[in-house]
Amino acid sequence: MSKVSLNVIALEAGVSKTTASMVLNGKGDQHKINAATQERVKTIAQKLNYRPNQLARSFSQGKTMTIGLIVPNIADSYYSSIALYLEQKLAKSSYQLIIGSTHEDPQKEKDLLLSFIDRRTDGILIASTQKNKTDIEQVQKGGTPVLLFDRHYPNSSLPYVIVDNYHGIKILVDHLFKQGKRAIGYVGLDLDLDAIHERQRGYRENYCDRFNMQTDYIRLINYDNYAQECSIAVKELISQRVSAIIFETHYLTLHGIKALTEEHVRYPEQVCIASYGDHEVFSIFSPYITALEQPARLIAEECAAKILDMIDTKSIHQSVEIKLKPQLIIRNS
Amino acid sequence: MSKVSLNVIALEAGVSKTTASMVLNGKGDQHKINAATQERVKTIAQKLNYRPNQLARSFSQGKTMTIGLIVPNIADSYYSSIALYLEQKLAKSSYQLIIGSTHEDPQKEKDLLLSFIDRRTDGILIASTQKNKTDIEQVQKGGTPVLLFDRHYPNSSLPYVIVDNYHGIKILVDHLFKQGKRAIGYVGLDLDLDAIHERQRGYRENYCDRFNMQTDYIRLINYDNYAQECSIAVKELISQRVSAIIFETHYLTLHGIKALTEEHVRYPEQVCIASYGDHEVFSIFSPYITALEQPARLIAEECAAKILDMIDTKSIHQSVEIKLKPQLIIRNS
DNA sequence: CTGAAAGCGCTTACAG
DNA sequence: CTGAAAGCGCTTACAG
Repeated sequence: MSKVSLNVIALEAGVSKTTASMVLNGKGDQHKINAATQERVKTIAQKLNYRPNQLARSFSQGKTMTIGLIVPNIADSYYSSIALYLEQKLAKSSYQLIIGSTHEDPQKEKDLLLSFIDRRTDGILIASTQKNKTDIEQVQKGGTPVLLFDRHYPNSSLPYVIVDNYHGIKILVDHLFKQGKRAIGYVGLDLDLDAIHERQRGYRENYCDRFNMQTDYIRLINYDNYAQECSIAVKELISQRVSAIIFETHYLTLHGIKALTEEHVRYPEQVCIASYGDHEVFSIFSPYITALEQPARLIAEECAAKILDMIDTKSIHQSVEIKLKPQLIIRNS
Repeated sequence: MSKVSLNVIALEAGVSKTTASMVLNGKGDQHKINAATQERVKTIAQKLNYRPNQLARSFSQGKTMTIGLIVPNIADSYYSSIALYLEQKLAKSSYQLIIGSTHEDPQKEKDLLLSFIDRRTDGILIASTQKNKTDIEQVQKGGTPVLLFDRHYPNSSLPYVIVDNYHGIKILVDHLFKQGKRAIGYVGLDLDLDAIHERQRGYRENYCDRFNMQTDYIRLINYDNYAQECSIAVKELISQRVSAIIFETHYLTLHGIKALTEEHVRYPEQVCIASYGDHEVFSIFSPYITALEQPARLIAEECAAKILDMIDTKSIHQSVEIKLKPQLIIRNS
C-alpha cells in the first residue's frame, strides 16, 4: 500500500500526530492551533495527497459511517429504488450503504443482521421477513439503531416507517366500486407479514364485509411459486366471472396480466385491473394500469432522516411510527 | 455496547489472548494447542456469546471482507440483478457488498472510488462511466484489485468482464434481415461508452455497410432526457417508414414502445421491434418482445470469481479479458 | 497553543 | 504447547 499516514504528515510538518489530526479534522480553531501551523499541516497533507485511513478512524471512534440495508430482494424494482434514494440521501452525510437480500428467509436475515453488527454499521434499515422480532430487538438493545420499513412488528416498540396498507386497498376497492364493479377478485400472497395481512384485511372489511359481497373471490398464493400460482388464481377468478381484480403487489399484477393475455381476456373491457404497487412499465404498455403508488422516494427520505437522527442523538429507542399514505394513480385498466 | 472481547474470553479461560485468538480462528490444531484448552476456550466463547469485532480484525489484518460495487444506477433492473447475484456469490465467501450509483457522473464515480479506497474495500467492481481511466488505474496501482464489467477501457490493461456488444447487434440485425426486414431503424444513446460504440459499430457495419443500406435510420439521443427524445426518434423513424427498429438498451425499448402505442403504430404488424437487453416484462405484455439477453447471472458469477481470485492470489494486474456472448430470445415482436 | 501517551480489539511474528 | 509484546493508524482526554 505504502500509503502516507498521519505520522508522516506530522513528521514532515514538525508537529505531533495530535496536532496534525486536529487540524485535518477541522478542529484546528477549536483547539486554537496556530494559523501558520494549520496552514503548514494542510499544505503538506495536500502535497502528499494524504487520505486518512477510514478503517483506523472507525476503529478508534467506534463509528463506521456505514448503514446496513436489509431487503427481501434488491432486484425488486421497489426495493432497488429505495436503495437508490437512500444512497443519495446518505451520501450527503458521507454514509455508505451495505446491502443484503433475504429472499424472505429468516435465517438469511439473521446472518445479515449479525454480519452488520460484527462490522459495526452505525445503523440498520430493514424490511424484515417478520420472523426475527427478538433478534432485531436484541440488536437494538445492543446499542445499534434499527429502523424497520415497509414491514413492521405490530406488537413491538421497534420504530418503523410504513405505508398505510389497509387504507391503500380501501382506495383501490372504492375506486373499482365507483366504476360500477361489483364482483371484485383479489390475488394475494400467503405470507405472514403485517403489510400483507393489512392489505387482506383492507379487502375483507372494505369489500366483503362492507358491501356484503362474496368472500370466495380471494386467492392467496405461495410466494415461492407465485408466477405459476398467480396464473392459476387468475384463471379461476375469470371462470368465477369477476369484473375486476385487485393484485396485492406489482409483480403479482405483472403475472396476472400475463395470465389474462394467455387466456385472451381483455382488460379493462372484460375485467378491470388494479395494482397495489406501481411499476414503471404500467404506463408504458397499453392499456396503462391503474395502480397504487408506494412512495419509494418518500419512504427512503424518511428512513434516511430518521436513522441519521437516531445515530446523531444516540436515541436508539426513539419512538418513530410513521405511516405514509399511498396514492392512487388512475390509468386505463 | 458492553460486548465481550477476546480479552474476557482469555481471562475467563485462563489463557492468553494469543491462544484464545488462535483457537477461535480455527488455528488451534495448526499451533498445536492442547485439545482440552481448545475445548475450554470454545465453550466459554459460546457461553458468553462471543462475536469478534470485525472492525478490529479488519484493521489488524488490513482485510475488510468487503467489496465495492459501482454501477450507473442501482435502480436499473439489469444492474440490480447483477448486484443480487454478486451478493449471493460473495456471501458464500463471507464478503459483503457496498454499493454506489454514479448516474453517469464521473465526479460521483471518483468520489465513490475514493470512499471505497479509504474504507479499504478488498476489491472494486465497476461499470464505469469511462471518464476516469487514470483514476481507476491509480486505484489498481495503489494495490486494490479492480475489475471492470459491462464497460471497459479499450486502451488499458485494466481487467474486464464484458459482453460482446458488436456481435450482439449483429445477431439482432441478422434476425431482422432473415424476417425480411430491410428498412431497419436504430435508436441509441449519444454516450461516449465503449459498449455503446460497439453496438453502433455493429449496426453500421452489419447493416449499413454490409447491405449497403441507408445510414439515416440511426438516431442517437441524449441520456439525460432519453424518455422524451426516444419518443421523438421513434416518431421520426416511423415517418421514414422503417419496417423494424433496434433499440440499444432495454429502457429505450420500453420508451420506444410507449411512443409506438401513442402513435397507434402496431408491432410487429407495422414495425418490428428488437431490443438489445432483456427485461422481465418483455414476456409479460403481449406481443412479447424479441430481445438480446445480457447474461446478468453469468456476468455476476464471472466477476465474483475473478475478483475473489485476484484478492486471494494478490495478483492485482491479472490479465482478465472475458467477453461473454449474449443470447437472442426470439419472441413475437 | 501543543504534545506524550493511552486506547480502540484484534493478529502475529518471536521466543521459550 | 503457550504467552508477552508489538503493531495496525487513528482519536482524545489530560497535562502543561
